[in-house]
Amino acid sequence: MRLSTYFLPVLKETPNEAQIVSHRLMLRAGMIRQSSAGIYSWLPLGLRVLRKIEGIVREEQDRAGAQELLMPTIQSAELWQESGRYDAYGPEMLRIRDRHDREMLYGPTNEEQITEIFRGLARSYRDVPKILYHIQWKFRDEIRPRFGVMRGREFLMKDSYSFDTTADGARRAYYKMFVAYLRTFARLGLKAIPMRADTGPIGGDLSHEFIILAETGESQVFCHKSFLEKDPLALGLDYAADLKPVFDDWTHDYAATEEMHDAAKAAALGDDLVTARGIEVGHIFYFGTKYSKPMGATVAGPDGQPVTLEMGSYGIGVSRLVGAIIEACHDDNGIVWPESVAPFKVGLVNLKSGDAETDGMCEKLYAELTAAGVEVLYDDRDERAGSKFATMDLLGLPYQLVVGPKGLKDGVVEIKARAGGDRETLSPEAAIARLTA
RNA sequence: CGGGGUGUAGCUCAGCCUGGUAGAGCGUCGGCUUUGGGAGCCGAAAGUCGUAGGUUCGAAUCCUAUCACCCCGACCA
Repeated sequence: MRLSTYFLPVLKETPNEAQIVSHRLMLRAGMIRQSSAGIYSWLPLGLRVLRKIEGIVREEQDRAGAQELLMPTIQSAELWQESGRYDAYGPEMLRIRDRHDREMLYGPTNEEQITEIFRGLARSYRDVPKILYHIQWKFRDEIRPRFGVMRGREFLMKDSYSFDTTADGARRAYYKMFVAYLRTFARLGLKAIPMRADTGPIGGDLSHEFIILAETGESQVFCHKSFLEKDPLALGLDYAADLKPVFDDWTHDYAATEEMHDAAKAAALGDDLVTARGIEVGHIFYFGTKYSKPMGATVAGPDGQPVTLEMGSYGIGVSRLVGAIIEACHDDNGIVWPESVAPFKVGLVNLKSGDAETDGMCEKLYAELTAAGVEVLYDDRDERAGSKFATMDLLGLPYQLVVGPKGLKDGVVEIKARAGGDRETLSPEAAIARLTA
């Protein structure tokens, strides 16, 4: 992509309404535009990141055996009356009437919807276990939206739902999602810590929040320092195996949010206690028959008798993650994207647009890298070098490939790693080899 | 919802107290000179001062209402 033609409205100054760093940087980097309180448009650069995150979330769900479908954003009130949540949910749910005066709602979550689908189409115990998920926009009319996309009213969520006929089966599904979440957040470049959670209005008796540590996090969290050294990607990947040992390994050390905090247990850790700020990016629940029972979601058991389904639900805040990643990955000059979610891998900086030799080398590098499948944002604008460096640092692409007349005189270009700032001077051929490696 | 705050040019803000018909910097557009960490000079475009009433000869400025947005609290992916 050429910056001269890209719709990337970069701001030099920080808009007044943005208070936290991720919101400021997203606005300055031209990723989003606010539409109204807690509702945002995603501009091209922001959308690229959102899609990358979505892709990783999807891959890990699929790998764990979950199957993607897509449910509507607009739901009928009837289902929610069946589960009893239509009244319980309160004003946070956006209620709508259609032209026939039928009560509808914009879905804040989809337990009822998926339960309706499953009860209507699954007949036998042979139809389980299943984990179904979708990645869909939600609307919750939050009392106070804030922090940009971190707590929007409209947000993109990955929500999975598991169906089993036994509590044991449901726990196996829970463990699968637990492991999938560990892997997902690790791939996103985040240190996510599972913490025992309150089940809240969704209900149930087993629940974990996945919290990432960031100085600007919303809530106080406490955990054993062992979590900081664990690497989920080092785990084996056998979802058919018994995952309870993995679950136990990740839950036996102390980790809690403020609400679930046990001061005595924490104090017992002594120097091993880490106190930090955290952002909730995922939440998983095992809630048994909370919805299946009132909604009559059963399948025939081996003996022909109906069995009420055991369910769980598993959410990841996809759009929140864009902000959360920035909270965890930035410096004074701007965003520092983990490579897995960066909107482009390489920022090609032409230090002297209009200079035939520099232009020529940039075009060559741009063409060859692009042909090799590397995503390149080429700053071909007629701007001063300082301005281009500042823009690239703000955008936070992992590598800056800097091409200028001084270097070309010696036949070299420069690669700067955004994280850490290491610079390396090398030949154009070596640079291509390095960036396509 | 309770408490606090802000709405003036694309962005950041001044002007309001002490009414007299709108300014700066950045950005944008044009020109010249520059060119390895947000350049300099010259010129230009751009605002029914959130909206609606009211007071007044006259309102960005005073009064009333209303809307929007932001911050602190309870809630959440």
